[in-house]
Amino acid sequence: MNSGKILIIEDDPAILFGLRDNFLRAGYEVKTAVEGQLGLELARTWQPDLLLLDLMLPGMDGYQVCRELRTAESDLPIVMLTAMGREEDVVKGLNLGADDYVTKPFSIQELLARAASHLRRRRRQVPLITLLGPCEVNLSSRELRRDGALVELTPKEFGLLEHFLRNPDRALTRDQILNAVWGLDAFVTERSVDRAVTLLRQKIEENPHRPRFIRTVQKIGYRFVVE
Amino acid sequence: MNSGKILIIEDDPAILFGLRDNFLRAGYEVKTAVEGQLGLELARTWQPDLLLLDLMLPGMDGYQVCRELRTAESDLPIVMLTAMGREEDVVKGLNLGADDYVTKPFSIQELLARAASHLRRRRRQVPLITLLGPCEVNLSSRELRRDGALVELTPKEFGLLEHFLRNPDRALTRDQILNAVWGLDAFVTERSVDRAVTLLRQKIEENPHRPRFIRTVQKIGYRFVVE
DNA sequence: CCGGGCCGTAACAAGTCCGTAACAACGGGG
DNA sequence: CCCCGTTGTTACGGACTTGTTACGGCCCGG
Repeated sequence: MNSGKILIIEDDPAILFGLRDNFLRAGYEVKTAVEGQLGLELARTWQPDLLLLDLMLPGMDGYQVCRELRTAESDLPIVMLTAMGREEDVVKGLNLGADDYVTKPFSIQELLARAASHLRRRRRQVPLITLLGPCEVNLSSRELRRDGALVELTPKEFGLLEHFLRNPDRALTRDQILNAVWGLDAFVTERSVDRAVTLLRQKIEENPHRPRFIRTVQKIGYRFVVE
Repeated sequence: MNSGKILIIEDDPAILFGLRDNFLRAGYEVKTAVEGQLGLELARTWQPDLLLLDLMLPGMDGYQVCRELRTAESDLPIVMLTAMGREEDVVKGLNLGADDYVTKPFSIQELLARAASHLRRRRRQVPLITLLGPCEVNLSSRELRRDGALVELTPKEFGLLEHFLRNPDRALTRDQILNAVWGLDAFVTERSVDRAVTLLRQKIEENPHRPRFIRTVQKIGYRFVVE
């Protein structure tokens, strides 16, 4: 069974529902939007793993959504849904940072295959076992070993560490971290992130006072460096 | 050969024809207007890629044209043509949303270069990694490297650098910089911009006394040039 | 050659942000 | 029902950042 969060932005209800049903049946989480502005909002807050994006939308069109996401430095894979014979649109979209496209009418099987491929490629970027100085993080068993010895991490601590591992070398705002690790509907202070970071540093840093992996980015948030 | 649509609004026929001929020869499409109202009309209907705008016009003057375009959310690049020694006019125009200016009498070569630069800028988006002489700026990780070594930037310094990178080759007033980097509700002196610029120059310029990237524009503000 | 505006910059002052400790709230399991 | 682990909030101190003021240099015009 597959897993992953798929966001679909498409204004034609027939296509939208068809896609949603098929992806749900294939084991994905799905959210949908019928116009660009709301879709963009969802892409930012829900942090999906893949975006299926119709180019022709009322209001903010697909190109703009694409551009906004890429200027916001999102690396979310984007698959465009385009009408046949609009190759110049495809070129434009790819130049704006989209990853792939399918032309309508498309085979749902093919689209599922493409989606799985993008998700796989993305997941492979994060190795299941990562070495951090004296520590070894295993994402599949959710274990942390330090000099070979098991160190207990709380769920929040491990979630935070995982998010850092998936987003290395990026300055992450507290808000982004909250949305990704705590979830959208978490009504907590941004200071909670600081606290969690302090706790995590105690366990993975050799000198929590002078952190090597979790660096503070003043006024922004934190940056995870593997170096 | 260049391409693009240039609209020129200028009431002095000598200057107008000179500009038109030069831009036509350089490969642009050109339309002209000798007063504001008609010019504005053309800007809306013809949708040019660049506007050369004289500030002193009969009837609706250049400021009004500027304001009208910007309140209509147009992002048309505007280069003002101004008389020498009227720097306060320039500041006013830039604050109203103009992108750049040249003072009469101006070198046609310089104006052509500026025009090309503005047309180019419209198309490309800001890369996540930018090279500045010996420095490398990474907007994603918010890091600055100089000859490969990390250089620490304070939040304000990095914010300023980012704004410069996003607005290269433009004369920026202190007011614009304050609004963009400090925020609209910042109650600080314009001299704070100078101080921040000095600090930033120390870190990115090879010779802060003779800056290469952050140029001072007397009585106006600063201009960021990429070689 | 003098004077005035403008900007670079040093020194000081004030303000802001973050690490961390202490405490409170919450919830699951025995 | 209580205990304990986890997580969130608040408070405080210290370090760093940033704004202001002041002074001096430079360029220009008279």
